[in-house]
Amino acid sequence: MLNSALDPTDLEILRLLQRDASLTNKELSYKLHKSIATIHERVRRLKEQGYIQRIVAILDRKKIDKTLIAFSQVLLNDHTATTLNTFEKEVVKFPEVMECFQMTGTFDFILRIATRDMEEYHLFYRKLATLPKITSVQSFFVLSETKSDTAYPL
Amino acid sequence: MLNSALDPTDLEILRLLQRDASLTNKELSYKLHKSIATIHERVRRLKEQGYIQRIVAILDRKKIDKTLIAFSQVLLNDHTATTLNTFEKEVVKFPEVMECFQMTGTFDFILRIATRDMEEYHLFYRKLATLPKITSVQSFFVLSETKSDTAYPL
DNA sequence: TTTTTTATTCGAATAAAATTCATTATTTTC
DNA sequence: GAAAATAATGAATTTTATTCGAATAAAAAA
Repeated sequence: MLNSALDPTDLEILRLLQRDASLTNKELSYKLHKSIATIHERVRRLKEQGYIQRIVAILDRKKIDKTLIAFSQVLLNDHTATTLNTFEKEVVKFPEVMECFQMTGTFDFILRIATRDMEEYHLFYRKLATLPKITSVQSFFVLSETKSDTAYPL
Repeated sequence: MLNSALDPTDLEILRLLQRDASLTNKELSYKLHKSIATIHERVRRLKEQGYIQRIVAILDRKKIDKTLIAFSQVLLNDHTATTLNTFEKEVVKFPEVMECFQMTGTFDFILRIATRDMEEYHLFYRKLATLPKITSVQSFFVLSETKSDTAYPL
């Protein structure tokens, strides 16, 4: 592997580690029929080359009291660089904001918000609404989680 | 700790492992001023009690050719248990669907879709639209990612 | 409070895993 | 095809995880 270009072994490693990054090199070596040292070198390279960004613990949000998930659609007054940059710079500071995407279509940003309950969401909403140049914020709340996956199909 | 109820040590462990689960017990023990064995026991318990659901590798989606992220808002014909269950059962089978939430408000489900490009999204969209009892699918596309976090504030 | 029981922490010993390295095999380049 | 570069391997070493008994702290019972 000169540079980049993933072979079937790399892809299988990525598939497996996306599901369970606590697999040992030995376990991976069984599954992939390669030596432990080879697996070690492959994983090292996948990290070095940036395919694997990081290894994280996924928590049960209900156990840590993040019961309420909301999607907030934000519309801004205008789309000058200053307005967009200011909004982005400010919105990422809110700990309630898990994700923020600028979007095509009928609104400018979509935020995924995690709070304990509606009261806490309301407090967040009031903070958000006072940011400059905000035209509107529409909130939608998660009733139930059908699927929630961090692993991309490969 | 008889059962549940997280103390400051547990919370700090969860905070750190949400950011970087490749931290060793030794590194955690430095940061938290506890022995390695204590850290080991705490982490074991946090997993056993389900606070830590799993350890996963987060990939750089652009490097694995998932350039296009879409949010698809789905409206169903009706909300009988059968209609809802059938939709949920079918939609989770699509590999393009990273997340699916049932929502309050003007639509029934929001999906987060990861594809290589618009062509692949279009193919997905046509598959999705043929599921039974679907009234409408509205698609919004991510222009830029301002924040994307799996770690909850604790 | 005092005693008893239970849970937690700790350091040391052991087991397992990660990492390094010299060698061999394989692929690529010319 | 030969030389050079890249990748794979097993063994040795280093580091980490895991276990365990004793000490300590905390909680429950008397």
